[in-house]
Amino acid sequence: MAETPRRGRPGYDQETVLRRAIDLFNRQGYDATSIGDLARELGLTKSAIYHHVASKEALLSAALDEALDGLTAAIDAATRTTGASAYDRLRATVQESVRILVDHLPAVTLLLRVRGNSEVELAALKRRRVLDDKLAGLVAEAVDEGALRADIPPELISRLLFGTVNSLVEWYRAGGPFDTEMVSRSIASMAFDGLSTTR
Amino acid sequence: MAETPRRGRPGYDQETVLRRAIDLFNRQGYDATSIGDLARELGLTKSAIYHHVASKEALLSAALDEALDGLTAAIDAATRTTGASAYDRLRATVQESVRILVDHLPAVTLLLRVRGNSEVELAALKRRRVLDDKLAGLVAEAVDEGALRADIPPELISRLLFGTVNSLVEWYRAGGPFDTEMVSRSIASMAFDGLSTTR
DNA sequence: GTCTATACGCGGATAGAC
DNA sequence: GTCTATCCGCGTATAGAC
Repeated sequence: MAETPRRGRPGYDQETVLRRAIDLFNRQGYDATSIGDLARELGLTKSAIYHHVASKEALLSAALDEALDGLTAAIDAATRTTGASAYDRLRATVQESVRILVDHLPAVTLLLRVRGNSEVELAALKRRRVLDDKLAGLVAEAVDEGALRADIPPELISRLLFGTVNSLVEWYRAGGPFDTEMVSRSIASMAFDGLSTTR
Repeated sequence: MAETPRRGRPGYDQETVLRRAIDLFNRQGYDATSIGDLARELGLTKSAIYHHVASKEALLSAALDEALDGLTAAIDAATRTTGASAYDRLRATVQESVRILVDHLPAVTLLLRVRGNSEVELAALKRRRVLDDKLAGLVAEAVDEGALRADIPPELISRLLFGTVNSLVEWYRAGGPFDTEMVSRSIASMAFDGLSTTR
């Protein structure tokens, strides 16, 4: 009784419009992308878009929420695991972050490019900072534990570690030569164990 | 006989206009920054800007050239060192890249955010790809040499390594808690030796 | 749900006076 | 070298017909 293939003209559901919009925002940059560009991408006129979405900024807001919700869930899950050492929780968080980032690559890419040019962007940056602080706390714990080297300040370790993870959005593409597991293992392995064959 | 402090009103020299423009582009994003914004930043009117610079895009072009010239010089220098192992040259290249990146932080930041939305941007991306390829070649050499682990594909190593370096532009600020040497040493040390105290 | 037509402001850039 | 005034196209968004 459900799933009746909707009668009438095709039309786009909001989910599809959002996906296409995010892709376009990422290819050209959010500010450089006009509603007209999106309309062309969908084969519609500028005005017809407004039957699917309230505004260009609403699309951005939905995308940023998707990314932030995913990252928040991942970090909270990996962080809250009890019984494990801070080092193990940190390593798990790194790998889980990579998975989320890859799973929601377009949305996360958009998030990481936000500059704070509007209320929507400022709110996203604020949520992001909370996550960064949690991660920094976890790194500090691992250093205190003696599991991470103490000759690099914990704050710097945290920046480098998650800078490395985040830099994935600059080049990773689904369907490319590297699958998620390989990338998440390689990142953790480079960062924690190092690339050199000798030490 | 030289250096006569120019008579008349202050006026801005092109170098200053460029520096302020790059800063603004980085704070707000290039596309989100209007000539009017730049004018306000300089305390001028929109039209007065055009006495200092040909167009908004010319400012972008100058900035991208600055970044690319610096990076090209750094990579060529560190790459061409003969007599050293590929591993040593790679490690030197990483550290030298960090120095250039920090030295020309605003220009490099702009470069790394370019999406290819115009001829100027496409040309910059092309020059950048040449550099990326050189770096990838150096990494491949170091792997062949046996100095870098072979369980991660060289292409992936290269992406991760220079992704880490490039991610600096997202947070590094001159005058902050970490100086250039500390950051460049820490990055190389994390990437090559690893963060763990044990292995 | 999509169209054509249109409002309206801001974007980059120019002309010409001072 | 900077100003005021202005051009003109494109941006987001809306009105109203089909």
